[in-house]
Amino acid sequence: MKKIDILKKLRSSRLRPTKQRVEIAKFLFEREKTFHFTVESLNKLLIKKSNSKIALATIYNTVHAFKASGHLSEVEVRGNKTYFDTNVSNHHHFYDSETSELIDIDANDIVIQKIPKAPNGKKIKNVEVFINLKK
Amino acid sequence: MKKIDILKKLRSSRLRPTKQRVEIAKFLFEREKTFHFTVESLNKLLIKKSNSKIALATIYNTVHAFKASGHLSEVEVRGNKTYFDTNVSNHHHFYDSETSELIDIDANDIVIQKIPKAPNGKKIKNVEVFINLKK
DNA sequence: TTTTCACTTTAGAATAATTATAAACTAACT
DNA sequence: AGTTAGTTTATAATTATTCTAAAGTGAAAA
Ligand SMILES: [Mn+2]
Ligand SMILES: [Mn+2]
Ligand SMILES: [Zn+2]
Ligand SMILES: [Zn+2]
Repeated sequence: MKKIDILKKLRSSRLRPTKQRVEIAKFLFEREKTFHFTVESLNKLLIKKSNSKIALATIYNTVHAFKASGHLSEVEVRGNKTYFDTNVSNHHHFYDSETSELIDIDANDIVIQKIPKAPNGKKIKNVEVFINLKK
Repeated sequence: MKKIDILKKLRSSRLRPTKQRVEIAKFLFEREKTFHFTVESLNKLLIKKSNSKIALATIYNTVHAFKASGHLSEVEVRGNKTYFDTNVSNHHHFYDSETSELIDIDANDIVIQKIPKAPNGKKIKNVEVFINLKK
């Protein structure tokens, strides 16, 4: 994904392409593979990469704005921090609690044969599978 | 589960049956159905039930001690609070994010037909399925 | 282009959940 | 009963996140 696409992505979501948003978006989206991160880890990586310092509140704001626009998804894993995911398609995860590492599983690589029906008055929104790992 | 069993349960885990632990254990384990809770919700329910006040730190201590002893499990759901579960067997959950409500799904009620193999050097510890609900 | 202004960034304060501390208490062993 | 390691408690500290309000800026209007 090139810079022009980053700008399109921001504009299409009515997010002004500010210096900070462009920098964060380039860091998050100009890569081949899925990227899983916490706000804190993203902050550290951004500091390491570009010696400019973006306020932590801005990183929170931006990540939430990207999530609201559908450019990021949130993944719930055991622990105290919130994880985000550049893969916004329907998919599943391996989770290694020792390293706090998430690994994508393509939706097609898990087939569920039997599933209970939703409780009365409720519908199934989606099904998330976590495969917890050990050594 | 009667009081004598509560005392056995505590003693078998080398947890001294203090007044606070017995009160919390009775509240959690003397019931037929699974109980899902957060420390905060448990605290409120305990205050309502018995007008005695157990310090919040004690509730944290006790819940963690029960978890360490295998009497409670922890369930990770989207959100900022940690949920605990009196059902410590292998099972799955419905999750209603609007009401923050968890509902048990028996392990046998979900059958997975196809599953990817674990990444190199790692093994599968367990598989958790979350069925997210909507209205 | 300048002007304008809603949107954005930022430092710092505030909040919320959880954990740590250390003094007082107590279950259980001798 | 006396001892002591384990426990409770009030309170402080920590951590993650959100709020606030002032200063800055992108982009539309003039
Ligand atoms: Mn979490
Ligand atoms: Mn959580
Ligand atoms: Zn992912
Ligand atoms: Zn459960």
